Amino acid sequence: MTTPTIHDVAREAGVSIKTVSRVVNGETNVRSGTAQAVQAAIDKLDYHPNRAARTLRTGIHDTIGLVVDSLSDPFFAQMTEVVQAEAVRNGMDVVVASTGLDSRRARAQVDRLARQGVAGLIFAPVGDDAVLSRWLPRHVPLVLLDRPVTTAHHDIVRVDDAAGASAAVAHLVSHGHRRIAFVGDVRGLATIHDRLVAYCTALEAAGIEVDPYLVETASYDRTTSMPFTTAVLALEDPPTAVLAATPLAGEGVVAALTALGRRREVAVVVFGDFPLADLLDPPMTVVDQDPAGLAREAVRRLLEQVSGTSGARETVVLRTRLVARGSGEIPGPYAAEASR
Amino acid sequence: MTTPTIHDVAREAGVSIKTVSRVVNGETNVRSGTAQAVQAAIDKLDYHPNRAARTLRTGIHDTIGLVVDSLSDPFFAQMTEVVQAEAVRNGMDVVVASTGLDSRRARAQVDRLARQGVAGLIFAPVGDDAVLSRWLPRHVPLVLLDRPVTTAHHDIVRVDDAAGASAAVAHLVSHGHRRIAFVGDVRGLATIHDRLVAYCTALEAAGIEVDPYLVETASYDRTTSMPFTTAVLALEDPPTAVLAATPLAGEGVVAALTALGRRREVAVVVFGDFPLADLLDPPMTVVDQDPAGLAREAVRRLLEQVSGTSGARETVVLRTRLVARGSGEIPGPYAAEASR
DNA sequence: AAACCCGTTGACAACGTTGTCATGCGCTGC
DNA sequence: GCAGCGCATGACAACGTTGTCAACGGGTTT
Repeated sequence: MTTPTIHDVAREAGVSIKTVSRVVNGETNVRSGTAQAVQAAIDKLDYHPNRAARTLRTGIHDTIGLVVDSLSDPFFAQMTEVVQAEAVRNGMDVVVASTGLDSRRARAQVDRLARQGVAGLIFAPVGDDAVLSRWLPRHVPLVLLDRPVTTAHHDIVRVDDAAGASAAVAHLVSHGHRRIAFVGDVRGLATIHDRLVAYCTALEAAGIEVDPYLVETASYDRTTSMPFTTAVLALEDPPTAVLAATPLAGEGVVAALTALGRRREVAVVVFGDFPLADLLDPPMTVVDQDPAGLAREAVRRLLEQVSGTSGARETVVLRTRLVARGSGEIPGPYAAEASR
Repeated sequence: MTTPTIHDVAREAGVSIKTVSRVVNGETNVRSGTAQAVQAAIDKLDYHPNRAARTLRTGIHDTIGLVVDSLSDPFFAQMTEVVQAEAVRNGMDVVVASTGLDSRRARAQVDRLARQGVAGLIFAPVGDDAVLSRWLPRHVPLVLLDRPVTTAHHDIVRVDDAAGASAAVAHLVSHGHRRIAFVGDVRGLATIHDRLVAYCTALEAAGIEVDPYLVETASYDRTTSMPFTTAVLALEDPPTAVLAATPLAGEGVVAALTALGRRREVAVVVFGDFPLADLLDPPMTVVDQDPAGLAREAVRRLLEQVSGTSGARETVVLRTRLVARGSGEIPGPYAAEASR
């Protein structure tokens, strides 16, 4: 009735609990005869070691904590899926938490998980770098996901935001655009800031001056990116292309273009792939961030830390991939020149 | 250096460990003076009880297991988000697992979590009812999410699939449609089957005969629903509207209509809301399943089971909500009659 | 034949916590 | 003034596991 313990197995097999323990943990110094008898008892009783007892005794945990912005964000949802799959492959479980991009909530969740006993944490950091690095736990393995914290020395797994944004700008320029708007929210996250800087650099590299009127740095979602897009398109010398720093910001761009009936006139590239991107009209050209790759690398690094294999801290930077689907290939006024 | 235990607190406060335990657990029979002293020691040392030890001693777990199809599915992702939030509100954590709609994987994950010690499980069941009811754990609190298992007697939290599908059909009929196609995958999940049955019933209630040529029951995603839609629209007497049983099936419908350039001619209603539904052209009319409500109810029922408050098993059926956005309001050939 | 060694096995303590029970103290009521 | 009672507190065992160390037995070496 009650779940069997190591004692029950020992009694059943006629050996001591220690011997059962040895068999369960695959220690070699057990005679194969006894090992078989023990295994038979284990199977018969359907015995499974008690995790709490084992954790208490050994201090070893088999749970990974994952703290992300929101599970409703497909980017993080997909990473969560992959982190979970990778964890299970390594005999671990994943407990999730979300921050809603609130740095205080983030801290509460990270502290809670770190305290409650996890083998390690994967965390998409939120908030001021200096503050973050002060409270980030140091006694528990930690991998920072997607966003770097410059002042901390932890493992970091992220994508090359600058290269991705550069590629997007270059792509638009190569299709004949020189008036390219930028829409995003630079205030909070360093990654978005990086994308903006790369946008500027790439423009200048193409011999195009950055026009501050075309840059919106406070658009988190469509509630602001939509009016901005509408307004900027009404300028005397409007942009012919837009780079959206995130899918959320991109929504507003698309919504504005839809409302103006200009979806097929203005080129759009969105940083970050999203579901149904290919069913929009035109299908959206995006910079894919490879969330699955990020998740895999994060788990790999974390398990290396946990097992002590890892030497120094490491920063893994994955490459982005520009996925041309249509919206980014709408030709601009200098298309003829550019294609030469 | 090492994390403080109850012994450290006891020494610091000059009391026995039992008294510290009493304070920590909020027992009343402690003189307020000693309680304060203990609390001071706790604060000073930043003591937090060891979960593993507590679980070992009491057998009480503070983790909820959540097993869903996939976290990449926005429906489940949103439910996961809400389950997690509700769990934290009640001092619990959530460990996630996904099945990929594979019943063996589902069983493995559920068994694993049930065995490893969770306070309870929330599970979106997959597979044959009879088989499921045979292995579903009975010694651990369990709430079935989104899909019923008729042969089991567990708590169930789901939406009224039949009513939702009926409403969708009635909506289309009221906009002048009589040739309405159905696209979905009935083979696996009972919910989809319910939607099909309700589709048939609703048509007959409107005096419309069900045309088997308009019904596709093996389309899980766009790889089959797209060709079906293309084919069915090429019939002599084609449908003027489509009911997609899921967002995934709906993708193929939209893709097909896009390819044919007939997005604004054929009415579409999708069972289940999805991100960007309102940015498609036309915006998609959907039957919203209230994932947040489902998640909240599931956690509520589970916690009732855990605390023993719950009496009999209960089935909670939430109402769906038809969200008219455009695609479902494209008028059909009998629009004039219908609007009278 | 005695000494030794190695491989197998078991007794026991310990991890940090809470339940059980006993102890001690100050009161109340006779 | 003494039995008795209630309340605060503590000593100790137990939850199920693994690390430490000792014991045992059979074979090899001297």
